[in-house]
Amino acid sequence: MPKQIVICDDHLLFLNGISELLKNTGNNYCIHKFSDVHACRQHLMQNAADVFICDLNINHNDGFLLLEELKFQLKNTKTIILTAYYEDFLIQKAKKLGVDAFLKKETPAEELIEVIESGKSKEFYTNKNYKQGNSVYSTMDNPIINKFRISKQEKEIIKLIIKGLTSKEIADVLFISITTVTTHRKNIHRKLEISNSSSLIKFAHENNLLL
Amino acid sequence: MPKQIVICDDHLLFLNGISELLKNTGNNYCIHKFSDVHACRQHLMQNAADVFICDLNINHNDGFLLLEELKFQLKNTKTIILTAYYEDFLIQKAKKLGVDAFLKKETPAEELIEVIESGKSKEFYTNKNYKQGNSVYSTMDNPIINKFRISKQEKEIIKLIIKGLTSKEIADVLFISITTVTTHRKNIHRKLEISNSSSLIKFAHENNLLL
DNA sequence: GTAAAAATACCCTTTAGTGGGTATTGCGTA
DNA sequence: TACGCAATACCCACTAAAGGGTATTTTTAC
Repeated sequence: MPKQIVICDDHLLFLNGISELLKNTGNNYCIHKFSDVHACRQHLMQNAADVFICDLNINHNDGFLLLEELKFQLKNTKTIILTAYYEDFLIQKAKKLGVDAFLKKETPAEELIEVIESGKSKEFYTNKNYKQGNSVYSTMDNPIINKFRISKQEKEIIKLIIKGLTSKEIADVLFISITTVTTHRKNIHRKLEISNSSSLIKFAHENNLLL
Repeated sequence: MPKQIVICDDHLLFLNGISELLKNTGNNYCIHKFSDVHACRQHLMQNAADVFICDLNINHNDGFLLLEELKFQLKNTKTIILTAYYEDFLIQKAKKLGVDAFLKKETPAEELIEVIESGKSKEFYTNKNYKQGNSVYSTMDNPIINKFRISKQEKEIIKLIIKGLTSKEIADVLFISITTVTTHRKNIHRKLEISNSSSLIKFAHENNLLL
């Protein structure tokens, strides 16, 4: 019986690339491609999958939401997040959510296939060169952060604001209350001496706060 | 008559990805795939192509060499470099060589298709979020503006929003009513299919709309 | 161990932005 | 000249954000 593999990514170049790659491995795969999160949800609710490969930013939405609402349907599915956003807090969040693997999009093909073939296990997997805590840029080494005393969580919220998320959406992504997000926004404004999110985004761009 | 598209890339994930992507656009494309630079040269010397999509590092060789030696054969061909090496000096070199477009491999599918469909022109094109001192393409030829039909005044308002001005402040600067500003914002949102100014700023940054 | 800082979360009011309309004027152009 | 479009401007209702508090728990640092 072919291994049922579901891929969801609105980046078509990648969606097709991964799909073609897997087809040419010689393994017996039945691949279901989705660039639309709703169609993907429909499919997964009605069909069992062995492997689910998922981007985080599908249709400007959050892949985490999809993974969470399909938690029951995916309990026997190897879930793999494949994303360009290789951030510490996202990896931790994925781990908490019970995702099986978190891979960045630059992952070599062999590594991806290895992860797929390894099957469902208790171990959480992420890329070999992932260094916890001290990533490429240590958040606290950023001179801007030191100057304005922007905390880690505040920086995460700034990033999400810049991505176009509302306070409600940020609250959902970070699993915190909307009132907490509001508090953080308030504190950010006070620290940076600004009064709207457009100025915030301007500030972040000018100070390379997006790393 | 189908558009003759030649793709040369030794990275099979991408070669197949692009190929599948283009097949599924609904456009009438005849796609010729090459992972070998010699076979590709042979093909292009004997067959006219409408579009030639080329990596820079094919078989440890230089894609520029191929483009140069086939300059005569490609004089009516839209040549597109699609590469992971998105470096300033490479872009400038491509421009000088008469290449039509320089795209990085993370280019969204729509942008790639847009470039393919736009046909041979005098304008050199590179990715939307390519930031450099001197503008790569003139404002009114910006395919994004044309695609989304953003008017002159709308663009002006986008710029002011990005500077952090409120609708009231924008109204004062442009000597128009605040309700007019509101109307423009509304129309911008509709055209770009977004629903808040953070997304607008994100869009503008990604599409070099600030020139 | 304790103090500071960060993260959480709520109260409140006010202001700004969003989105559905409609409508007029003027300017190119087919 | 009639059409479309851009630019102007208003109505309405609703939602989101801003900014003033206070307060708890958790984490980090000394």
